[in-house]
Amino acid sequence: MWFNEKPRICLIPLENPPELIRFSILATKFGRILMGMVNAGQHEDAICLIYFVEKSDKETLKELRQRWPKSELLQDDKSVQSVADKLFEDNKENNDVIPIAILGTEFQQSVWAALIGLKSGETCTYSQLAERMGRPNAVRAVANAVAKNEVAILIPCHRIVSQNGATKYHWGSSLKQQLLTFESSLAN
DNA sequence: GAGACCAGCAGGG
DNA sequence: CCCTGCTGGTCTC
Repeated sequence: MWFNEKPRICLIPLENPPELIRFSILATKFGRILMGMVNAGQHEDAICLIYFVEKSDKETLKELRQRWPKSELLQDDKSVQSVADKLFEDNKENNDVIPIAILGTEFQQSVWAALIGLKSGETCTYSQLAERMGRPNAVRAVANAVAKNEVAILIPCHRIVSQNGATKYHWGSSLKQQLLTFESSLAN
């Protein structure tokens, strides 16, 4: 349901790194992902990270520990899988709220919020995103913040293309292309 | 507070 | 293609 035209994504700012992250590695149509959840406010299962597994599970878990050194990490296949099942099911009718917990400065949060405002399948350039935020000169800063996004797919940084046509993507340009192709195939 | 770092961009050769 | 200047938030001293 994440690809619905207007997914009801709710961004929950975190003040500090979470004490406990429950995580699991699971399969999706785009490959294996590592997904983590935290308790945030009234949401028990707020998604705080989605990484693609590029090399091995072991490498990805190492990344997880490096990125979140202050958080206790607990493997919890069952509850993570049940959240992921809803998220990735091919059901446009399901429009439940998707809570996402994020840790970042105000500026970064506003960039991520702007990304979520993009429609499924719609792309835009870094400068267009900066303009949309009312900060037309802060292009490089926007790019910086986009790169710090922890929640692949749900915070759709794959919908950003650079003006010169290059399709760089943290998780590889072929994955970016797959995501965009999938999204535009749903538009009809 | 200084200086380096960036998934940008436009312009010039 | 490569180089340059401009830009602004964040991180590390």
